[in-house]
Amino acid sequence: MNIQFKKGVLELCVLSLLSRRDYYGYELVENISRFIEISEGTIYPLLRRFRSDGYVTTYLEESQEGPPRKYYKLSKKGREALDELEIEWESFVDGVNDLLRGDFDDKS
Amino acid sequence: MNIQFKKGVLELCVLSLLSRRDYYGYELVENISRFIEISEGTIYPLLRRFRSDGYVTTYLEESQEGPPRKYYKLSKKGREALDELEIEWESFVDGVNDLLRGDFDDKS
DNA sequence: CATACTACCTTATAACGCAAGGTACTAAAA
DNA sequence: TTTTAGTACCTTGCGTTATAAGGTAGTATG
Repeated sequence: MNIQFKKGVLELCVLSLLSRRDYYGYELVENISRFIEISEGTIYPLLRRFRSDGYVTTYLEESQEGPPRKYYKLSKKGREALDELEIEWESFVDGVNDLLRGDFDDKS
Repeated sequence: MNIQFKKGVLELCVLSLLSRRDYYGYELVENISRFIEISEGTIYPLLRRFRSDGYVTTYLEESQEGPPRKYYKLSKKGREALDELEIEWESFVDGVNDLLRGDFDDKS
């Protein structure tokens, strides 16, 4: 997979998942990996960024199967960022697809 | 527009345009700008990269309206890169859209 | 001759994903 | 009981790419 495609899109993916329920980091990696390749080294810095930007709050919960899990909960600000990103993503994809299909009058 | 979205996609856009006819750099900026924001500082380094990777060949042509134009012509290797990038782009967008729609069994 | 447009180019900077590493807990296998 | 595997957290350094901001020249117009 083209690494570059992911730039900026992973933000959108993470925010979208968090809009449905709280997730812990490792779980986000597992779920997103079903659709696009992602590594842990990517997700943890991203989540830290989200927290310092006020997009998420966190809380710890113990686990039966390993170390405690740090859950991430979407804030109102994060919700707003998600809404905007979704719109941007859609119009971006539309623009690229129009261009790829050659949907334009070429003045050549 | 989210700058990050563009990473890697501009390559695809440029190769796609060049698959239809030869373009000069300035012209590529004008055409792509109709769909997604792009600046000259982006396109020229990218075109140089394409040339050193053997994706394009170039030739000069004089112009009535300004300095000579450097045209870019897609090579066979560039064509192959385009084909692959198109496939990757499509499956990437599908993956992201599936994730955004929540098209998956969440084992929560 | 000054401005605007065309058309080429370079340099320095910022953002982001990832490989590669590390820590530590639980549970099962050897 | 030691080792291995799986879960779960984390950091550092690196490479790639887009851009802003600048520069050089050519043509044409006022």
